[in-house]
Amino acid sequence: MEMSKTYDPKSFENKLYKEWMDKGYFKAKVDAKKEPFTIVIPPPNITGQLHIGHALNDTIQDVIIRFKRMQGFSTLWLPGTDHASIATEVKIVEKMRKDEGLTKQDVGRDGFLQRAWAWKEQYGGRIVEQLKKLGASCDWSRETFTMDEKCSKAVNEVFVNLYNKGLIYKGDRIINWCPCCKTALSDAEVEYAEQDSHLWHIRYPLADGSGEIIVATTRPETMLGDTAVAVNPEDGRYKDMIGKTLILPLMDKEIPIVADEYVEKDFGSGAVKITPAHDPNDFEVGLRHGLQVIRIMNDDGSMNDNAGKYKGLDRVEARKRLCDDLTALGYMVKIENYKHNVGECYRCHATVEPIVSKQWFVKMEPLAKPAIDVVKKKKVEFIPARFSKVYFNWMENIRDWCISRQLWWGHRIPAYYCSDCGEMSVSKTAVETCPKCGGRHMRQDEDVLDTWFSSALWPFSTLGYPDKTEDLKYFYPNSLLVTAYDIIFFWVARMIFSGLEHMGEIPFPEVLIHGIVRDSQGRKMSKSLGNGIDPLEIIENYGADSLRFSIVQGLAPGNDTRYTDQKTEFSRNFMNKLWNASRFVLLNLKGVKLKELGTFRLTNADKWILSRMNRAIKEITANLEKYELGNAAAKLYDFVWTEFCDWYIELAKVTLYGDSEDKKVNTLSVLVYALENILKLMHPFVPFITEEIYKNLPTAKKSIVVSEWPSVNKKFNYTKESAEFAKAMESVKAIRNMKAEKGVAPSKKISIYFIASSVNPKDVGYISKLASAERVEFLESKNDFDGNVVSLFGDFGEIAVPLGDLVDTEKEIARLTCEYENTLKEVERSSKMLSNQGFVAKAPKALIDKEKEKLINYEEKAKKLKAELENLKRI
RNA sequence: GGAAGUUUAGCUCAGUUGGGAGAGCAUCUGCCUUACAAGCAGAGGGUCAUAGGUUCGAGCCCUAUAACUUCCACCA
Repeated sequence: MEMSKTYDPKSFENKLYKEWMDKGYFKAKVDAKKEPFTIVIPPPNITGQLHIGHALNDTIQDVIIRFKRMQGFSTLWLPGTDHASIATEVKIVEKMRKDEGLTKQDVGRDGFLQRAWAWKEQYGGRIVEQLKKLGASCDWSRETFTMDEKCSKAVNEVFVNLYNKGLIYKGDRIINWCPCCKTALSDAEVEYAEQDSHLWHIRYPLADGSGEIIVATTRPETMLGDTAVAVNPEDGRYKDMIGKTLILPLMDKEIPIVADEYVEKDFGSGAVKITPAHDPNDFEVGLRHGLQVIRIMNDDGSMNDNAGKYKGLDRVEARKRLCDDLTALGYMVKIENYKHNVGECYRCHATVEPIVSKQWFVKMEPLAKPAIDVVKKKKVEFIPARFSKVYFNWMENIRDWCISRQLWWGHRIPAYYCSDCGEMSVSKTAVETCPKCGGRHMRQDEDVLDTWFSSALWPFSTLGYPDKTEDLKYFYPNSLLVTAYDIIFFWVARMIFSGLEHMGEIPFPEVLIHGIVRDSQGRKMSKSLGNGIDPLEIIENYGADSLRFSIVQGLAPGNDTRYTDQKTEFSRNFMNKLWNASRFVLLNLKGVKLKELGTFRLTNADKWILSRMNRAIKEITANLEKYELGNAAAKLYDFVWTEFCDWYIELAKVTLYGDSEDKKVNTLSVLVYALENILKLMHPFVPFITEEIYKNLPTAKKSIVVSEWPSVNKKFNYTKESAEFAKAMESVKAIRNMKAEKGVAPSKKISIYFIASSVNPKDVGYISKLASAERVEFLESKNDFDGNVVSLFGDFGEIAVPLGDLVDTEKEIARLTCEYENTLKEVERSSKMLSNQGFVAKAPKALIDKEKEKLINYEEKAKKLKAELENLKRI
């Protein structure tokens, strides 16, 4: 096939993905002879479009899964999408309002769900298609949606099991209520933001008229539901008042003064108004003192019947009116400016109200314990390890998990109530007859479950749980989970305890945590800043491979990464480089029958690149095993560009453009061997371009996707020859440098003389070509020259270059003097080190030997420089 | 209030059990050398945040400090 002159990803990316799908390369097989390697994708929301965060997360997973696939594991990367209860419901409501002018209430539950499913059918697949553009090698035959039949079955199974064990209960608790979404939220779904507000100081007179207590509050409107004022039992100011009653202003109602340790003596006035229905701490105090719980707010955030004259007002309006009234009646002592954190709904950012409400909860303590244990015992490891601290901090202070949501889109809670006798039955299947009274009037709980309830089961619900399927047996536990640090609580923690509870086994032994993608200035990407990056646009302009490689650039586990256009361009250039290097090899290959390595004599250049190849394979494999993608990518870049392209291909031209057909074939055989390994090493990172090139190799098998990962060939560890060849390379660099300094055109043919050099004369052809020297000779001494010579010193020994008039003796003396002084400094440093008793006694032997060798070389170099200087000065 | 991370070249970042500071971009110089100008060759540029400590030896380990970032908790 003819390769175009520049890299053009559009011409092959889509085509190749389709080919891979048709051939079924991503399809996982249960194969007892192979070890499984499983990753389940963090399911993106069906509401979402592929953003740069997904691109990061999914690129990492794809690199790892492709690497493992090539290593011979039976790999499964299981894809899917999440129904995202709140996010989706908000979206559908919005769409209904805009398109049809209808509300949820207008269309009813069935009408709403019908629209939601239709929406899911239409848009739910968007992100999946975008993942394919990225090159994700997911097994699409196992694609799962969290509300699929099998997942719903798992959800019901788990709910009923937990309920029967007493780990799920229904009760009145303080929960976070979003008056905008009109649903309860779990603690994890509340975000705190600092807001400028006030601290209102209000006077509560004692009922017997003997005095008053001043309380401070940030939410004055809740006083309508106050049922006590609490003070610290040790507080001298209030000791005598404990047990007395106060008049609750505006409500003209008596409430008691109670003593509770929870109150800090030193904060504010030392007295706290207690509103059990609207504050989690107050709720606890209320329980301890048997206080009445009075809700004063409706679900939409307006005041209810208990709010007296404020009934019907919105909470914000009520606060304003109530404060005015307090001031007018003389109850307001003062109003201070006050900054404090206010909880917001993580979806709509409305201020959440802590409200007492009947909800379903998961009892966390018994579940958290074993989940903490497995991480402590390193059965589940976080990479990097520091994230286990974040995990412990959360798990050890965990509160019960509120799982019911007053929404329609999601898994409906499998609890059924008898309208006749009020009995509640929890069941995996629909209950039609009341088990208690035999009544036939059953209705299912109206609420749905928290989205994360089903996500928590993802590692096994996707594999068929509760059925004991082949997949479940083979692919559970999963091998690895890859996710950003921001959902450790939401998801990772819950998967761990769920796996342990329902499967009796950890869900995965390793959790690879990555950061988030920031903009070029290090800011979080957000809609309001408009600094988001659209990965699809990058794919369109630069290709998926460039995007993938730029994402992996400088990526370290757990760290945030920045996106810059330069990175993408840099990656695209690298793709172009690989493309052209391959083109060079393939163009020279026409009609050539390659030889097996080992059947012919290798040149020093061949041995050098083969040694380097071995090193690259070893290190890159090691990096990938440790999920150090950034390091692996950097090594690939360096090996491919510098060592293979800049050096070896240039070296190869010596024989390729020479007259020996035989040697030409030898070189091409080495080139192809190296290129094939390079393509394989790069394939996990940049799957498209590597496949496109690979298909053209004469040694290619059916597809690089299912080819074998390169391994180190011990026969190619030519340590000695490599070191020797490095000297020849060193001399080339020295000559090029000299030419640049002296203003000699790089292409200018010159003569060079190696003086008493240890460089192998066999390498002369290479030196001659790369340094553009028409004449290269080896001399025993430099007596043959009389001036007008530039002398170069290095590991290669000494090189003399006669440059005639271009040599300015004065400048040469200055240059060599400088070099001489630097060399003396090195001699001094090295001998000082070697005369240090501590170093000689304690440093590893290899290091000492290396240092000794260096010292000898430096001394040798200094000697030569000195001689040359004396020689020059004599002239 | 508690915890974590970051601080290395002008910019973005690597630096793998401690053993002479690296890459890309940017800058400067010279090249269209028959794979590639999305390129080639060369050059300059760093008190590794600060102060102590451990060690023969510290960018790396320990302690303190500063700045920035993030997470958790939340005192009404």
